[in-house]
Parts: sequence; C-alpha cells; structure tokens
Amino acid sequence: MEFSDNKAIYLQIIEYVHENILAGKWHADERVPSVRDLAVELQVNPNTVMRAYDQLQAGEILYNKRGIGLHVSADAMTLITAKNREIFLNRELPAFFRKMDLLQISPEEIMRLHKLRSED
Amino acid sequence: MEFSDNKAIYLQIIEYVHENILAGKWHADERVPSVRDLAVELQVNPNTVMRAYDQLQAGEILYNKRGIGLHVSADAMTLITAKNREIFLNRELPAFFRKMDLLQISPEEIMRLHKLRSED
Amino acid sequence: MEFSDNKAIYLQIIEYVHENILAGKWHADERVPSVRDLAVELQVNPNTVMRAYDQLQAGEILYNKRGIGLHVSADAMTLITAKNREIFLNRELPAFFRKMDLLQISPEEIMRLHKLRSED
Amino acid sequence: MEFSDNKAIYLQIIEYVHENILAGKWHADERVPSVRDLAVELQVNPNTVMRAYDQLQAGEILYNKRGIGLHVSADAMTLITAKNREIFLNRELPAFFRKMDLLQISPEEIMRLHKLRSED
DNA sequence: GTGGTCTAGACCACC
DNA sequence: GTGGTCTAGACCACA
Repeated sequence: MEFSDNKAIYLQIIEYVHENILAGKWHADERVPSVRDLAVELQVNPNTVMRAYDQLQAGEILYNKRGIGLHVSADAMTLITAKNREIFLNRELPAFFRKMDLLQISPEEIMRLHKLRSED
Repeated sequence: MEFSDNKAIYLQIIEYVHENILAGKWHADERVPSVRDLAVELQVNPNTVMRAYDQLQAGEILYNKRGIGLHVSADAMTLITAKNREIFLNRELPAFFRKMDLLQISPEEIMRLHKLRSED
Repeated sequence: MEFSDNKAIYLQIIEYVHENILAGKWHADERVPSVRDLAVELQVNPNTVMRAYDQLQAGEILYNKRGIGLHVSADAMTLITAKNREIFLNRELPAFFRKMDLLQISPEEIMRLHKLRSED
Repeated sequence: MEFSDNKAIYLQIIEYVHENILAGKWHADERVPSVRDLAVELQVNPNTVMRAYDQLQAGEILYNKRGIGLHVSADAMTLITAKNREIFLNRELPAFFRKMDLLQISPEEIMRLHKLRSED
C-alpha cells in the first residue's frame, strides 16, 4: 500500500481499516492483524499503527479481547457508514456544491462526468 | 479577517488574494497592498504575508515593479480559475465519486439534494 | 562550504544540492541531511535550509517521507539537467550571442579561445 | 523601453547609455538628455536616472559642463568597449566554457546555433 | 517607501 | 527524531 504525503499516515491507516470492514474482508468479531504484523505489511512504524488502532478503539470500531487481540465490533459496519454519511452529507456535500457554483460547473456536467467514469 | 486553525495562515492569505482578484476587487496591473500594510491589516507577521506573496509571484499571479510594489498580473484571473478547475476536476471530483460509491449514494440522490439546496 | 555574498544563501544551498545529486553523491531515493543537520554543517539558520528544501520539493527534486525525512526523487538528475540546459539555451546563449555582436567578437575567435583553454 | 525585473533599473539605464554611445546615437562631447527628460522618457523615477548618471561620471563615460549638463566623454566609446571586452573575456567567457563542459554541449553545437540565429 | 533575506527562537503534528 | 509554521526583529538594495 502507498501512502499520500499530504495526510497523516495513521489517518490513512484508519481509512484502510474502514474500507476492509466495509468491503467485508474483515468480519464482525474477527481478529484484526496485530500491530506488529500490520506494521510490517504496510511498511510503517508500529507506533503509527498503534495510533490508528487506538483511535479505532475509541470510536468503538474495534474492541479488545485481553491477551488475544483486537477484534471488529459487531456494529462496526453500521458505525462507519453512519459516520461517513453524516460527514459526507453535512460537511463535504455543501462544500462541493459551493465549489460547483464558484467554478460554474453545472449539475448536468457532473452527471456527465460520472457516467463517463462508470463506463471505464 | 479570521483564520482557520487547521490550515497554514500563508495558504489562507493566498486564497484571500485569489478571492479578491476573482471578485474583481483587485484589478489587473493594479498594485496590491504592501507586505507591511497587509500584515498590519491581517494582524500577522510580515514574513507570513511575504511567504504568500512569494508563492503568488512564483505562480505568476503577481509581478513586481521594483521599488514600487507587487501588482496583479494581466492574466491572473485566468490562471486562478484554470488552476481551480483543474484541481476540482482531476483531484476532488474523482475522490467525490469514490466516496459516493462507498456510501452507496446515487447520482440521482445528489441531484435531488442539489435541487433542494437551490430552493432555499 | 563558503557562500558568495552577492547571491542569496538559500539559492546557493539549492545549487549545492543540485551539485551533490549531479555528482552522484546523493542517490535517488536516498535520504538527504535533515534540515537541522545541514544547517549546522553549513553554519546557517535552519530556516534558511528549510527555504531551499521547500523550493526543491516544489520542483520535485526532493520528496518527503513523513516523519522520516526528505529524499532524492527518482528523476531528480533528469529534472536538474533538463532545467539547466533549458536555461542555458534559451536565456544565457542568446545573451551571449548578443554580447559577441556588440563587442564584435567573431565565432572563430571564440573557437580559438576554447581550443586554447582545452590545451591548458 | 522595458526593464527586466531581475536587475536593478539603474544598471539597465547604464547599459542603455552604453548602447546609445556604442551605436553612435550619442556622439563624443554631445550633451546627453537631462535627468528629468530621460526619467520621463524611460518612465522612471529621476533619482534612478541620477544614480545611473552618477556612476557614468565616476567611470568617466560622461563629464559635467557646469550649468549646462552632462556630455559624452571623448574616449567614452573606447572606455566602454575596453571594459566590456575585459569583463567578457576574463569573466564571462570562462564561466561560459565551464557551463558548456558541465552540460556537455560541444563547441560545434554552439557554432551551429550561432549560424542558425544569424539566418533569422 | 518597496520587496527580499537572514537569524533566533518558539511551537506543532507526526513517525 | 522529522518537516513545517509563525513571530519578532534586524539589515539590505533599490526607487
């Protein structure tokens, strides 16, 4: 996996976990890779993975079985989609619409580009 | 003017200049506020303004008349809009579409929300 | 390293980096000295080194691995030589020819002097 | 006349005077334009013209007839060409040859480009 | 007055 | 440890 430079790596790892759960690769109550393993896999400092896992626990996406490891919460998928949708609809979408206005790009143009992309 | 915390001040100053030019407040070949004046106005260190002006010169949005001051380039407006559109279409739009897919939000839904907003 | 007085130090640092890359002392994807280290080595304020590194990143000569350090781009060497040639051919050479005309120095004379030099 | 940004204007005015003399537009012992007139013509601050004229007097290119104005020295042309040649041969040419080596541009290539230019 | 460069020193998020 | 941002204050050449 490659990381973008303009975003903290631990945040990109959080998104990576989100996507794995949403995509159904990591199931509810399944054990997630250990900090060490994921650090090796992503070629990243273990502290960085730790930080991402910490935050995921705080957000109740992951939970800890003592001595065994971190696991995917039962409602992880629901939580992630709910939070993502909330941010998308209330924060990103308005900004997106404002930018469309500013650049004088019509909704029809957006639709056209979206269709184009789907055909690829 | 107020600055957001999660973005470098000098970047916000660049946007401030962009907006003034796009809004037609600062015309082509017109002198922009001196480093010191803008620093006082924005309550910021002159070096910070300088840094913004530096980049604006590098991007050919501003040009220097020696000993007189910085001025708005003839094609500043064109450059700014072109760059904005380019970033929007090549960087933000693909990310936006990806997110739509992930959250399973259909283009029709987007259109509906856009229409709703317009009616406010 | 010594700095000339009639040229900004940060520009001389940029050239210093260019030379190290062209000379093969700093290889592609290799980490360059940290801002602080180079500042100590060159006996210069870290901000001054930062300014040079900034521009080198903007020109894609260096890239950043977050928290680890700046590294030489894969195509740094190509970029540097291409830019150098471009400046030489489009800016310096025309000025050189103009001066030859002005001083009425013939191309043959230039050739003679070049040959002389090679024999030293 | 247009002035380049990356060189002090007063230096560009000096060159302007040099060229006028070399081109035979301003003859020996002829009166040169007054500071005020030249300032108007070049659209420049009179102080800036003054500075150029000062330096030209110091270099004995111009001399002052009290109450009348500045005049071109009898040996202005000789002085200018001698000085220009000296700088060109001892300073610029070696730098030029060094750069040719560095960029691996052969003398033959230079000759070819010079010929090309003459044909324009 | 103008832009431009440099230093010294502080603070930050991130790895 | 890394880069990055900001401030305060000094100094310079140029117009």
